[in-house]
Amino acid sequence: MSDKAPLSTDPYKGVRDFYPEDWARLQACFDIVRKVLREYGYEEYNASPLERAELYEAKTSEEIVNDQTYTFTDRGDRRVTLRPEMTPSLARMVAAKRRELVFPLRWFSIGNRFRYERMQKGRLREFYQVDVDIIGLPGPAAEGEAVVMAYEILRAFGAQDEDFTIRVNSRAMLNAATSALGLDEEESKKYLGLLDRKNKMSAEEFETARADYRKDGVDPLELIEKGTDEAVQAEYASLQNLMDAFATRGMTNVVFDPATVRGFLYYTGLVFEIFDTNPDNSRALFGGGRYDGLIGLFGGEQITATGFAFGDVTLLDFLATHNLLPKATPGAQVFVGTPTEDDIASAQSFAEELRASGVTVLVNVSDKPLGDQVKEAVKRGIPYFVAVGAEEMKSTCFRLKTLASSEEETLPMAGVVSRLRRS
RNA sequence: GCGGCUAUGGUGUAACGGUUAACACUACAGAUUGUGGUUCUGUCAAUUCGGGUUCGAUUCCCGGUAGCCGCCCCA
Repeated sequence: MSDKAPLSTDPYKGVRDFYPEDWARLQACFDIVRKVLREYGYEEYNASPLERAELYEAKTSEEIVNDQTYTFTDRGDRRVTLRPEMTPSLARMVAAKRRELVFPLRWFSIGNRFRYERMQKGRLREFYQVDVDIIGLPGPAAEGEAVVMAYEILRAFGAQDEDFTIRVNSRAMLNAATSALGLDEEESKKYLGLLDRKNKMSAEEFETARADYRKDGVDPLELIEKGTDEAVQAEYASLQNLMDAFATRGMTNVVFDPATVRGFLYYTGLVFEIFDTNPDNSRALFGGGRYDGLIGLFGGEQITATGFAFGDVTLLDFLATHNLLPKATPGAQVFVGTPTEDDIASAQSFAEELRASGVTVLVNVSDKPLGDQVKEAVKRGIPYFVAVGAEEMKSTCFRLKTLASSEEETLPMAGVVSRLRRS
């Protein structure tokens, strides 16, 4: 050890390093997400993680901006925030080109987000998130599609309906109920907060707390259940129609949950969250809903929007719990060994031929014995091994070894290519 | 922001307040010369940091730092 303490190898607090294996796994997950979304006509967009701080101050509560963002002043005295979420950037981009974009927009984005907050399970200061939005499509069509997309993404990973639950609720319905009872804005907000905590309280605690909001003997939830108010009933019927459509579509895991309210900020219609049915994984996997008021903040006419998002940490937890992690190999598909150093040239040209067919290849460059080369391939996690030397070049037949199973196949060049392409 | 728990090689663990900090795995080097994961040998490598109590601290106390778990919050 030297006199000076060596530099720490730890990453900055709350962020992660992605070694090739980790990154390959994450990218494999995103590949699945991209494939599903593109099949439905969604287009990928991106923006810088740096945004003007005012972008968030316009929309979000002050506490969140002050306490939970990375905000600093740049050399030009501009206040800059590392994006804590994508939606304001999206709203900004859409508002900027509202005259030329073709609505409805189906857009998604995958990238990192930053939140300066206390870490705990499933929550880090930098995480990756997928945001999916439908812009400019009013009514239940967009709300239904958002839920379906979330569902299809999880299904694409191989999840079954019993692995997760989609909890839906309607902010429009709740709002109708609170205003029917004459609750003022402050009371309504508190009531939603109470609903949000409902699942964390005992039944008695909830009963006691809700009593404060009863008018004429009913609180908003009870008003919804009674079905006596026309405006509330209209929203209830709309939510019920959506749920019927999900059922018709064969989705068996959608439930109405009055405790799903998604914060108190900008949601205006349907809200939904997806939870793992495994109780060990208690955080929401996906969350979203309709937020019609946001894009209008940039001036001009209002544009309706519905969207959802999910983070990499909770998704990976879910996939690991249900043994659904996609297989990912960070390195090459095949290791080409050389019996002697003289064979390296022919091994290289063999490799070039494979690469021309889209196979990823690593060629031995050491003079170590073939046995050690096989060892190296295994350690690198490369699934296939093939030795190329004078013998193979003469016969044009190659012994392709599957390292996991020790099976060997003797194949001509074309056979090697088609074998590796399938893998 | 508040509270609880934890901190030993790269990883996982061990060590009545006592002398050379133990074990396993990994990594690296070698022993089997065109085909590995077996075996064997060797090597590298740790008490989070700063104070205090003590003849003596990995062990006890205080503080910092970091991590884990709750609460708050969750855009």
